[in-house]
Amino acid sequence: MTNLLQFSKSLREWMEIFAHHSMHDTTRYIKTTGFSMPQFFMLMHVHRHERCGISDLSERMEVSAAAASQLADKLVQAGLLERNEDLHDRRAKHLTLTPKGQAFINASIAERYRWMEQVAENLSADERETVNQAMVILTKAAKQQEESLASNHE
Amino acid sequence: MTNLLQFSKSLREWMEIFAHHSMHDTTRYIKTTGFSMPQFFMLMHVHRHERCGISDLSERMEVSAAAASQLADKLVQAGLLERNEDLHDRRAKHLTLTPKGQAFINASIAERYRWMEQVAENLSADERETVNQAMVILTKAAKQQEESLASNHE
DNA sequence: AGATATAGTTAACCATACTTAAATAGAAGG
DNA sequence: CCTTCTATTTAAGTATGGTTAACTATATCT
Repeated sequence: MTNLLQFSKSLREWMEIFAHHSMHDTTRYIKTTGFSMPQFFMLMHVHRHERCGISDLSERMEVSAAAASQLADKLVQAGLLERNEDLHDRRAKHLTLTPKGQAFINASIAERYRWMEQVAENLSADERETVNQAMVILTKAAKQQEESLASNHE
Repeated sequence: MTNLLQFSKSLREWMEIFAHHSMHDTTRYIKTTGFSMPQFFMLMHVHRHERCGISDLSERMEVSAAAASQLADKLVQAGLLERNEDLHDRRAKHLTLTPKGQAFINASIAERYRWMEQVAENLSADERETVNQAMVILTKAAKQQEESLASNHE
């Protein structure tokens, strides 16, 4: 039986390691590409929420609409984003990733996984099985929580 | 038996969720405190490697020594870092967190855990047990890999 | 001791990403 | 239709963090 204190400790220890690697590897990779963190964040938002407008991004990134517009413009000029008028509301624009933008995002995600997959490679079959189960459990739990949060916000 | 493809898929799905939350919650929290990302990164580096000098930070953050010095100076002035002469080499300084700096770091880490612990709260005892085992396995594997990387760099 | 290398700081300068305020243009309501 | 609201853009100004280059002070090597 795992007690709660021990569980919390394992959780924190792992999170500390993982969060650090995730952050560090990502910022490092982004720097090599010549893009900035805000640019990367915006691309990730578009990646996660296909079909979003300037105001969506401004809200999610918690910056002014002006800032979002300017940032988006740079990414459009760099060929990573495409900006199109909304068909139903011609004031609104919606942003989508270009193939180049998609490739950039894929590469950054792969970069983030690289370390983790190396860690996973050295596991035994049994360990892998346990880790696999845990990932499925956590993914399910995280999604459930997201839903319950979403319904609370109604 | 978990096949490799399925394992990789679970891993990626979980990482995508976790990395996003970790990044997003952290940047969000930092913004509310009024500090910047580079400032936070520097504090985290000092937190992780007690007793580091300007050149260490400059190397790890991959910026010039001048940039590291300037950034450190702001954090000293803000009361988060302390800068002392090294006893053995009076050219070198070493930076340590002040109590205020330590509190700031603790709060940011707690913020990062908050979401995860909420996810964990809703697990059954069995699920918690599995996740606990997986965390221990992964932490051990990650530390082993760090060591083997370090020895390769000799 | 004297030359050279190393640790850090300072200054001048530049790019980026923010902000607010004003402008444009389309949507929606009376 | 005319007002008002909404979505976005543009412009002007500011702060931050980065750069290189020059400088100080200390350590190291011969």
